[in-house]
Amino acid sequence: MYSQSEEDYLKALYHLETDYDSISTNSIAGYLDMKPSSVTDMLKKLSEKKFINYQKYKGTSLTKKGKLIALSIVRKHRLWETFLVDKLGFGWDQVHSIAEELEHIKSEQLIENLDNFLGNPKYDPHGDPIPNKDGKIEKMNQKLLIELKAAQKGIITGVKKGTASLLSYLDKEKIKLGDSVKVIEILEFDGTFIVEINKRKLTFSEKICQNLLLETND
Amino acid sequence: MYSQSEEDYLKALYHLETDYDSISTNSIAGYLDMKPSSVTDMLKKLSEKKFINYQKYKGTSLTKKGKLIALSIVRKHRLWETFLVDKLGFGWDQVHSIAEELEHIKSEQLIENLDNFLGNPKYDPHGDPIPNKDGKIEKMNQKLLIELKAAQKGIITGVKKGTASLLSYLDKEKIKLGDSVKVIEILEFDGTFIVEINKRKLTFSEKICQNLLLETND
DNA sequence: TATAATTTTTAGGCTTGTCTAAAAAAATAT
DNA sequence: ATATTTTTTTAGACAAGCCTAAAAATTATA
Repeated sequence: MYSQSEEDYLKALYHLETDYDSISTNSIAGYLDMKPSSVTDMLKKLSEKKFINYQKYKGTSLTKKGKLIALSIVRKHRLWETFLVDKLGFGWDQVHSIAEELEHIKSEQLIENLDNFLGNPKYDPHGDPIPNKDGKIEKMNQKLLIELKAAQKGIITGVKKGTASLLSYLDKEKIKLGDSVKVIEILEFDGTFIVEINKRKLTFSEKICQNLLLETND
Repeated sequence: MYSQSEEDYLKALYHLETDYDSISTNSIAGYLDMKPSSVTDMLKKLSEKKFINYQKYKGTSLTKKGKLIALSIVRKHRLWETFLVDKLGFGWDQVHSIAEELEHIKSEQLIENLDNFLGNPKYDPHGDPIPNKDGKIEKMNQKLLIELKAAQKGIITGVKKGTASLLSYLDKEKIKLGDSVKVIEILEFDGTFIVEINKRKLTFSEKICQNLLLETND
């Protein structure tokens, strides 16, 4: 078994490896709100256990073993978030820190039963894919709306960090995470996007498009 | 906030105080599977925080503050057990150790929402009463069936430790926790009990009666 | 009631996971 | 190519929570 702390590091490493580019000692420390020296200590330990490839000053990457553990934590986190929103009536923005605790509960059986109870969901309330038992996870091509060309489409999965106010706007427009978006036209003179969501045509400013995250399948 | 370890000790103290007689350093150590010296360390700490009354060599008792914390842990434990059995399909004998982990999840809101989701249950799957938010818990008069006299009645709340096989027998007889039992007659020459459960008359040997726990209201 | 046995506490040590301060290595700039 | 800055690692400290071994207090026994 692995300590809660080890699990936190492995999950952080996974996110930094897949969602961000950088996986330096400093970026890990930033992500986990810790000092770089603490990170170095833990990297040594994880390396000894063969969860990561680590050579000092040279960088880090997850081994297959480490990645599987990380994915199992991500799975637990996302299933618990789904439970909290779908069954307990929490808002999708209230569940992260609770799931952060729940994800460390150890029983395998618990997670299998929870998965079934929830109807084997494929996505969590934020639109992120839930890895399966074997660590398989749908490849997401996370893109910003602004990167799409006319006629391309995607599924809304979130907004960029620090743009929570955008969400209330979307809410007002009755647009939810998981909604499908298709680009109809991009106006040349100011970059405004004309998109179709739920069979409605909408106009998005460039600024909105720069902050709206989509999952695409190309 | 209190550490997980502190919560474990307070809960142990609560159980030892209410369900058992003894609350000595040794009995706490036995209950928690720890060494007495470790217990002394923690008792000092809990005493400083005013969760217990403790004077060395003289004994221990929970303060009001400490008891409230203990009851909130018991509440969480029993609500989670109810969830695991009622919603996730676990057997009542499989849930203790999982609930032991879940009970330490911190969010108050989580527990309120869980309580509502479960329909505000009064008893957990073992028949133990669930304390309310304010730490109020139904006073149980836990008795063994063998202690009852003719015409008295109670509700089946469990079996004594180490008699799990009795449960499969009860199961076969379609008797569940929560069922009402009324003593019809006690045969004098061998102590056999004739009881009524679910409008059916049944015969229980003395041995069964020594191991069947009931909640009574006298 | 004096001695023996038991219980409880103390003293000191260990591990985990964090920290600060300083040293070493790598990256960047002149 | 050297100097400066930044990043990373090392060294040593500390708190929490456990342990063992020994001492002290209490309880039981002869």
